[in-house]
Amino acid sequence: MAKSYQAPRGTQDILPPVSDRWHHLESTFRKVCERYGYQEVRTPVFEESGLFARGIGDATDIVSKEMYVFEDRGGRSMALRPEGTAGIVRAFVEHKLAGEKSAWKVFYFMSIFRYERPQAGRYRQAHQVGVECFGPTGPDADAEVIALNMAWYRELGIRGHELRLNSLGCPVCRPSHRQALSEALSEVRGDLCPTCQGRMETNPLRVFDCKSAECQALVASAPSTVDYLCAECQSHFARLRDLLEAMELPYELAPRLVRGLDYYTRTAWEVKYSGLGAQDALCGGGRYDGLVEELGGPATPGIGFAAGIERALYALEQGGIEIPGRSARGTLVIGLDEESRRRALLLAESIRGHGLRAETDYFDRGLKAQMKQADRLGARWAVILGEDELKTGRAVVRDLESGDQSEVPIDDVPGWLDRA
RNA sequence: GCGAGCGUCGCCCAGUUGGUCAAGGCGCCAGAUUGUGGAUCUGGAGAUCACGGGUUCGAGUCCCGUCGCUCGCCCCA
Repeated sequence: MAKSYQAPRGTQDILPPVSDRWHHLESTFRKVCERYGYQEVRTPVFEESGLFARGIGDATDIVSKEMYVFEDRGGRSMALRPEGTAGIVRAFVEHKLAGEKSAWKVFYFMSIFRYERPQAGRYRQAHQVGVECFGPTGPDADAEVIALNMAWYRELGIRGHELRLNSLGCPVCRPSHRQALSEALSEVRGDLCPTCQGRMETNPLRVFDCKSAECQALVASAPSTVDYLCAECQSHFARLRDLLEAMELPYELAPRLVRGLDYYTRTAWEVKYSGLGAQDALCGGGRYDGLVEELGGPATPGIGFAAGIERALYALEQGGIEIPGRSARGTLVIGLDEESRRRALLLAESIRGHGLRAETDYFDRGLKAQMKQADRLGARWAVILGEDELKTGRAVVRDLESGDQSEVPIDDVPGWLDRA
């Protein structure tokens, strides 16, 4: 026996019929996006690794320990994308798509890669859908993107998820918050977990989403971002909340929600789903007003989110939500001997010519076995061709749902099926 | 990177204190009178019990190692 291979750790093969479920999620997402005027964008699976280091932030876990980095044959440092936004911003800048009073609204469906130990809801190659909206500064865009995000889940039928919302401030108000936070934390520094002590140097905000009970307790009374918002950030946030309420999109204020990417400004949100286990985030999003400039483009605000496909699927399963199944359709054309098999193949081809699904047997099976196969294929019709049929020129067409049979002139079968 | 559990036919899995040990279900194939599916019945194919060592008269069952999977920590989709 030759050596056999397995899919790499943390990757998965998506086989039928599960692939139908994936297709359903994707097509639903496309439909929702188009409703909001978003168009599809596709960017490379790998980019210069510097793009991610610069865009996402050197100090983030994603960049510091989870990237699939490799050197290409030209000695350039490349990385499999660990998330979608950086590459799309790069494309936006590269193709000079910025313009005054214009918005570039795109959606995507992509694989992302992170070198981590896989567990429930977490993979090394994961899949996300998401949108990005470049241009608008105002909270209307925030509200629209969040609404789109929630519309997808609604359309899928997912229930029991929770939208959590925060505002992280902007370069005007952040420094004062950061300083206040650092001061508050340094008083209790010794009681923080080792990781958080390190975070105090790199990004004190991240202490907020530490899961250690001690850090949580210490941070509970620490100054939150919303308390330090400048006047503009305040009114932006207030307006957004007003819009969400007016759209009847319930949310929970999450003053300690900070997200793991450095580029977010002002609005940040995530959607949690309690049934998911340790990885309870269905998606994450936020505004990134400084990112385009950071990546060499003209100062352009942006906002977007990314949602995990695997996690949405899991939520669907947990909720016992059935996706629309395939109803019985299509035809198996059965031939019984050499000559009728030949005719069966030609007839199937002619049925396909009418835009209908048709198949034939490949294994020289008998009538009974072929009927059984028709059933397994989920076919609606079986068309039988044997010696008698070839002689009379009339095929037996059997409706597998009702069991009714009729004789139809062989050449009329495609049209007959088309009308049926 | 760390911790825990698991690894028996394509799939789900039984295998008691080590001695008919390779069982059952699903699926697959073939029959149940002559050219007909989905139900039932009968039969059949299919497993060197993840891999490599060790203990023992004897190991799927005990020990060690390797690989893999799963769950958790960190963090996130």
